[in-house]
Amino acid sequence: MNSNLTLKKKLVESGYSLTSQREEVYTELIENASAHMTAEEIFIKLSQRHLRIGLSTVYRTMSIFTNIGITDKVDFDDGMSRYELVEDFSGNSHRHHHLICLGCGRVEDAFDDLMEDLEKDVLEKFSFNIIDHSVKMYGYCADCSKKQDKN
Amino acid sequence: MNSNLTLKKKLVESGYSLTSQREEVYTELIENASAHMTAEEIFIKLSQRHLRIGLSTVYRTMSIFTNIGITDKVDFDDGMSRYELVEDFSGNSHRHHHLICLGCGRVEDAFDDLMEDLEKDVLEKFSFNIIDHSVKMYGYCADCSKKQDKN
DNA sequence: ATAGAGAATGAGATTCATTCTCATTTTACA
DNA sequence: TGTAAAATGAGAATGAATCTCATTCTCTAT
Repeated sequence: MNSNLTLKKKLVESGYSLTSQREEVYTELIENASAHMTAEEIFIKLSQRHLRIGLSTVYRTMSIFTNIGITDKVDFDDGMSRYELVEDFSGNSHRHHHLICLGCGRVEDAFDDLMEDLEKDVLEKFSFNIIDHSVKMYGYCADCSKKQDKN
Repeated sequence: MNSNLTLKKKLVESGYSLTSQREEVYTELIENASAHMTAEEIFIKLSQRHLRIGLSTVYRTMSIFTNIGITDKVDFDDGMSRYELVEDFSGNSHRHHHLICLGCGRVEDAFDDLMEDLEKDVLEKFSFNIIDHSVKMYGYCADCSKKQDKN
């Protein structure tokens, strides 16, 4: 399949090989693309499918994937690291912004259009050249906002 | 002193009392206002001053301070939580943005002026009401940018 | 295709930040 | 001032993530 060719290319050009375990983890990420899974969740899902993999290997794989730009490591302050696929890992893709609902805990992904202005501003005021950024917004999603209004 | 009156007020109105330990921690935060200290760093600094305090108490205190809005808990991806004083914890103060230098590791604090546009945008597109946000910018500070240019 | 070198795996041990427990001390208020 | 409730601190416990090392797999040169 096409996407696994891209995976292999990306791994090989960074000096890694495409093993069955790395392929399984990648497939799991694709099939749960909006899930922000933890290493342990990936491990459990693969085990349920009777795919033999060790938890250490999942952690190692996520570390490699993140280092070579296949995934982003994200943190929603619940004590575990989570991972999401980088949208288009051949080019310079934008990192997601996360809208974290304080009501129901759901996490929505949002893209950033206005960040460019902010980056220019930071460069001017601080002489700081931004390479990447992580933006988390805490608030109330549409559903929870409605529920709040009723009370 | 004036600021400790504010500390007491804030604690009492949330149902806590002002103990000597909480006062010591607060003083330490004031004196290292730009330091983004970990609980353990606070513990060590206080111990060096021969102020008797337990590490658990520091953790508990930071948890309370953060819950009632005296401090913000910040995370620079080094495996430890760090804390910074909220600028003006009687009013609605802006949270800091952090400029994290990938070269030297230094962390600068920046305020947000342009975030309001971004918040409006998120409200329109996602019906998501933002209460708070956390923004981390990774890049190169003025010094490290210069060094890079030379190479 | 095959051998051999180096990379990858996995089970379990280890680490380390943080939280919990509970006996003791301190604080607030009647 | 006495007492109930809150806070403290030493050490135990927790749990995510990393490390170890013997075994297995992958890739390349022949």
